[in-house]
Amino acid sequence: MKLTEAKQQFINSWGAFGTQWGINRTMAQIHALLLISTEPITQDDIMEQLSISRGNVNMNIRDLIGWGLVDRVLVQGERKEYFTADKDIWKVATQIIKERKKRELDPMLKLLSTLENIDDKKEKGAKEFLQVVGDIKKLSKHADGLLDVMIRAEENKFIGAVLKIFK
Amino acid sequence: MKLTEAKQQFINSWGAFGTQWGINRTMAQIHALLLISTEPITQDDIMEQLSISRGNVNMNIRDLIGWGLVDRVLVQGERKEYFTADKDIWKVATQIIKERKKRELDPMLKLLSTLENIDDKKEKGAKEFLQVVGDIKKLSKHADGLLDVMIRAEENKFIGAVLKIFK
DNA sequence: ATAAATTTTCATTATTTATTGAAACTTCAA
DNA sequence: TTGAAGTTTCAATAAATAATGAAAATTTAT
Repeated sequence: MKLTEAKQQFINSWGAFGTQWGINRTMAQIHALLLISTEPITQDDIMEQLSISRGNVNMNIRDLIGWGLVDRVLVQGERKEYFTADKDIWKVATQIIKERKKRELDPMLKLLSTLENIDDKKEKGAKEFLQVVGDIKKLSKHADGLLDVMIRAEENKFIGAVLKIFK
Repeated sequence: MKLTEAKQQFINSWGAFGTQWGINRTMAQIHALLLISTEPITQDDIMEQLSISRGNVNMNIRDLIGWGLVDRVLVQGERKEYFTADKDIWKVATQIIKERKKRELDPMLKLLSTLENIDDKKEKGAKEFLQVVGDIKKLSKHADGLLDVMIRAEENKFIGAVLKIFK
């Protein structure tokens, strides 16, 4: 396989993979393109490489910046804005986990707490309902901790070594 | 809040939450309904409770069975099929992790290995490309192993206890 | 075997989500 | 200031995804 071909396939597959996780295909593709670009690139570069409109690039780039995955770069003597993505995949993963936790886990916990405040806790079926809601709440809280262990297992050799015993 | 109201909100929120993770809203709602139903229910029950068509229920129920989250139940003396969902949230989480691993992580690893076989590894930019692809592969393999530990932590109390030390 | 009950399929339709492109806005050099 | 270069917004449009419902298939009782 040619390098150009491989790059193209990487971008396409990354996009397809993203959609399975509720991430906009184009956003994932732009991120993929930035990951394999050695130098910072402009909106026009992205438009050309992915054959998409200026507005599309602009909106998705801003989203990616909001996710903390892409940064604006100022190039000396250039008027245009350049963009770059962190190439450290571990940092990328950590950042995505952090953001999803903040955007989804927190609201979920808030909702579950609300649902626990039902008036008639003696009513038929209330016990089972509260059981399920309480369990999901517990699981969500555990998820926080488990993700932290995962993160530290990568960063801390001792934890990593202990985890390997069980693999 | 009334129990009925709380149940309705749980179903709706579970559906909204699902869409954020690339899961069909209705599928998530059916799962939620089954989670808080103390007895097995029929397709007609689901149609009525969620105000959706028979075909929709049928397709999504089949998907849920494919995910290992819902089971058919035979009720003595009844002609209709009944359905039920495992109420053990930890088992639900484990099952979802197992399935997503199988459906997404495995194909991803296969793709990355393919992309590593480019013809001219000396070409400009090839080194950086292979670095990114290799890093993602490493991360994916680590995630794979860690998810296995998580799955077994659920199934094996000893591993679970050890994991807790690091939280 | 017959037919009623139930489940499944899938072409059509509806809904949701993403993209475009041109106008509005901003920035900056002269 | 002015206007050229660049960025952002958003109403209109396109594309992707999900839902419907009726016909076909299947199952089961008689």
